[in-house]
Amino acid sequence: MRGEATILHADLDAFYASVEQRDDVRLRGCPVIVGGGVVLACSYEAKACGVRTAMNGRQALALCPSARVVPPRMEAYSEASKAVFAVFRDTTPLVEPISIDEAFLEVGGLQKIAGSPPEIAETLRRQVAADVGLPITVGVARTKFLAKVASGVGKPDGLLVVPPDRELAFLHPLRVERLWGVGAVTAGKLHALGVRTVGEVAGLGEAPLVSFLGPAAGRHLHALAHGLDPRPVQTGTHRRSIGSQRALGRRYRSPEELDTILAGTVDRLGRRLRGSSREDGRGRVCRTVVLRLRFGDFTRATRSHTLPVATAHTPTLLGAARTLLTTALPLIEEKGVTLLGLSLANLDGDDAVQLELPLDAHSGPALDVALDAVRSRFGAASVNRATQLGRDQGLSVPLLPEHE
DNA sequence: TCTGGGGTCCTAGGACCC
DNA sequence: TCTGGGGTCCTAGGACCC
Repeated sequence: MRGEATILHADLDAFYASVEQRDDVRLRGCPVIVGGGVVLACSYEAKACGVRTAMNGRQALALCPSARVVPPRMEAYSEASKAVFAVFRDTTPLVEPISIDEAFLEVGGLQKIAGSPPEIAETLRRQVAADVGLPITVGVARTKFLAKVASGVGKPDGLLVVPPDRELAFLHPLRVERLWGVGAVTAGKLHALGVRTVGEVAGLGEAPLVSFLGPAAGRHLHALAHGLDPRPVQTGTHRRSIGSQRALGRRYRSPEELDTILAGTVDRLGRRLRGSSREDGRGRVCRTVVLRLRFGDFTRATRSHTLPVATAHTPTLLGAARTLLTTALPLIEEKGVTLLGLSLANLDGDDAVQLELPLDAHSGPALDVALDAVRSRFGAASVNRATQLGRDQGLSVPLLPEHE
């Protein structure tokens, strides 16, 4: 009556570290740490010593002195990810990527062709092992949330099915930290209420959760704790922002040096933006530029600016980024900056605007001058000539984003 | 132990308009 | 002159995820 378990959550185990162990036989069976200053990923042998992702490198080595530390090879991981996703898409067209190493797959309706969802999941695991040589864990359940929890519990190299009639029995004994959206802060708040398991969250009722955690988080958690999660597997979701950041260390950076770093960042992001495309083939554009800073005292700040029109024009983006940096300079002087990042957000927001230009439609050269001014002001590479006369002799001018 | 780099979503307050 | 609600947009910060 609650539907069948047809959603798979497929999650590669210790992804970066597994790629390293696959590519170098000497690392197999050894504790492996990927990354230097900070642990980007660690093998299960290292996890057994207490090493965790995002842990400081020195601390990790203190816990696990025999660990082999290797530098990250992002291209190898990207390559492996593509191969794994090819297996996913070979299994079903309904694939929702979550990150470089995990995805949801909807496999309902494939019964006659490919077997039951647990059979499909086992085939998928074998196929990834055979094609790519990596261990992967798959959770199978009726909802995305339960499938994700199942893969987490089933790790490593496992398959865990949650039958619809066993959902709450599976879910309620788990610790609250297993709930998607419960991190350190929320877990702390729940612990303060004496709540440690998912079952206790379910027993709390929605109203107290909403008052402690806010409306969105409260309702979300209440639903998850009762096994309710109506979100379907979605394909074709687009990134809503792109960003890049650089850790600068603690030494002093002059405004000129920061400007150089900023310009390099804008240039890279502009290229990425123009290199990506929407489903209709048009280039992507952004409207909001966000400057991210971290200071010597580990506090953070963001400064953002929303452009009047979306663009992918590097000089326009750089101009906005420079203005933001200038406004933040007093804070930087005071505290010292240790990280500088930039995000381009509001992707594919309104990318065309209608401007009313008080011109005589027949004033040819004057119109061109005005359109040039509009073009340079907004950084729009393509300005459509007026399409129709508006009232009061205003001209309607749609501005289109830059196309490469 | 002084902490990476890439993202998502939510909240709250202020400006502004009707 | 004072008073109001509702809606949208923008900015800044925070929590969380991998």
